[in-house]
Amino acid sequence: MKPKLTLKKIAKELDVSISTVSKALRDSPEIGEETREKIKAFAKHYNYKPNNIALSLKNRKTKTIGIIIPEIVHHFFTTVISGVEKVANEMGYNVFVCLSDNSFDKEVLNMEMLANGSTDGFILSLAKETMQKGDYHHLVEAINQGMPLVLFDRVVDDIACDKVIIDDVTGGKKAVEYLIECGCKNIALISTVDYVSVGKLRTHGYKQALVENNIEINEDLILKIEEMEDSEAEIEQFLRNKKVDGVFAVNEHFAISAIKTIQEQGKKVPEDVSVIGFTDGELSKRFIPSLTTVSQHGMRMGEESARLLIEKLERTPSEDDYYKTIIVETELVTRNSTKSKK
Amino acid sequence: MKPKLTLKKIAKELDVSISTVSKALRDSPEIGEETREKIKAFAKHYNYKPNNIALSLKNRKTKTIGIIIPEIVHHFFTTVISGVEKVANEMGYNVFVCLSDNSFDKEVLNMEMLANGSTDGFILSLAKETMQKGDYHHLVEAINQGMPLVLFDRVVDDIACDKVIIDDVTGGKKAVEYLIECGCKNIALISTVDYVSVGKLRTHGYKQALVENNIEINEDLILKIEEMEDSEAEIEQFLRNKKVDGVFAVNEHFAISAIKTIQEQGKKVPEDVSVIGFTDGELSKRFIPSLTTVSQHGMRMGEESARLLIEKLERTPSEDDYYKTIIVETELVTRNSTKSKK
DNA sequence: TACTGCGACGAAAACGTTTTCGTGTTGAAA
DNA sequence: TTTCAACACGAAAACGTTTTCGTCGCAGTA
Repeated sequence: MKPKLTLKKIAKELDVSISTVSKALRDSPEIGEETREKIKAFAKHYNYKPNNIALSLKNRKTKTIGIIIPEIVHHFFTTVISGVEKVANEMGYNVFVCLSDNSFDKEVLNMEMLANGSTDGFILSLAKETMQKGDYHHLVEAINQGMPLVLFDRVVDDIACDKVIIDDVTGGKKAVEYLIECGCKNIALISTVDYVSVGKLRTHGYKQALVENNIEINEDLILKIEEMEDSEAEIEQFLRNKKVDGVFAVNEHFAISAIKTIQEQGKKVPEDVSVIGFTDGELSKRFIPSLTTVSQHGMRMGEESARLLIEKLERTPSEDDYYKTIIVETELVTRNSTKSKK
Repeated sequence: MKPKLTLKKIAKELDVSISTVSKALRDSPEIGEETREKIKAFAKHYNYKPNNIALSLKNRKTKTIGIIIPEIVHHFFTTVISGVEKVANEMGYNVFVCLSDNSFDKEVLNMEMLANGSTDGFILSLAKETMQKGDYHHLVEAINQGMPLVLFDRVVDDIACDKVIIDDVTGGKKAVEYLIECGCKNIALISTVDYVSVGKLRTHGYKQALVENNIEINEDLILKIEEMEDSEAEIEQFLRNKKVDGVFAVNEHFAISAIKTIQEQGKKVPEDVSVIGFTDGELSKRFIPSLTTVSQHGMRMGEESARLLIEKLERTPSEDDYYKTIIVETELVTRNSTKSKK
């Protein structure tokens, strides 16, 4: 176990100064060819790699970005990470992944850890608890300290920073319009509670589509779910004895619970009831019937977020700074849980 | 945008020396009470946080561990990460997540990045390509440099390091035994190619169970799949016209493809054919019929890996070092894709 | 008065780099 | 012989900490 080669050790070994070694390795013309070659050969032979930490300290930048997500056992977020990693690596950056577990405290803690020099900036999707609390002081602080921040998916309007979102309203609208085109008259909505931004927005889309097609909004057909755990029972309860022929669910789990309940009631999907979900996960693809969904393109969201952040990092802060919001388009993927259009 | 408070700035502001500030903040008795309180008040008011990078350089440890996984859009691996994060955070460590994308080159690259001072040690599950190549020089190098390494799930015997695995053989055996108990006579195996360690081991388990129950091994009933992409077609081809009443698949995707094929052939699951998968993912739980599977307890594997690594990190290397292999037990979760036992 | 001891603080090294600014040795021009 | 570039290299500061080892002043003691 050799304890890691440093410039100092090379210098001592070759009887030159540390600066000479450093310069030689960086191909400085200041160093004579003979010495340079000797040093480079030595370094190569003993596999010298400069110490990242020292470099970070010196350069005051770490070439590392952090991403904080609410949960990782979640298809959408993993695709986002995938996208972030891809772009980050291409541009020579490392990625620090942290989980907030949907907890406000953990989110704050994570940000503090990452902000103390470990990363140059971060990408964040807000924890559910944070959105509920509406407390964003940690974001403001980070920005004030000069840490660039990119919010994605679960964002909040009143923070001035770059954002990457999908057109949740349009996405929801598209889905419901499609149901209407398939001939559905009584369309139910299964959403999350309103403080989760995406739930609220998709609900907007649902309502818009109805209004524009002169269908009355019936609040009895709208279910808002707070806790993931109880969702299955709630959905069953909600759908019992309801005369619906279309269901729009804001994620794939709700959609599948809906299908199960519908089937248990002796009705058929899609013949009797059409169902559309949101987020294109493994479940949607492989369930029987496979789910028609609104795809979010998580990978692209990750890529865009990373690009946005790194651009900001590599620009001199003097250049006129403004904040962008990138909207990644959603796409309706039609499969077998909806009737074909009329 | 204030450019980050440092000890030096506090010192200048309060007209004391840097060392005094440092000591005061660490509650050294060397510093008079008055000065100490003054400094602490100032630091608190301006929210001073020590710079992590500088600390890392000084202490020669980063309090960070890296985890390299083959893919992240994958339920099992995300549960492992979850477990690692949990334990790491509890013990005051940060986690660096990197993806190898199942590529040998990316794996090597990632290790090099992490080894240059960014992390104190890492947790790794081998890329498919690496296992195929059988080239583990990067692991050996890392270990030689004194970087502790923990391998999990996809491991290789001839590397001396800590390991966390499941009893793949026993797991496979349990599954097949269960099928036998359910009355299955012709049990097919859908596995991966042999160089993926887990595929090979589960195949062993399959064979052992058959042998011990005096059932002849029929190589025609064994399918080894190389590419995930073509798996569905291959499985359909394989199962066509085969007289089987039980299927053991080494992951949930294969299991579900099998069920689909079986149903398309007009047979019923589990009445005509019982199916068991491996890995307890979202799909297994929610598919209809829900899948009987061998659960891997990814979360626990992550926890154990992190604990193993951190223990090694916090021990002085002088204490007699040996390597542990922790075997996390599998558990057969019975659901609706298998007949009830006779 | 001279010495000792202690309380309170500062100087400086160290971690591993990069970079600026010397500095000493050449060889050639004056 | 002197002078001056050019060349090849080294010393030292800096990044932000922690820690060891002074040092200074003052009170107490002999």
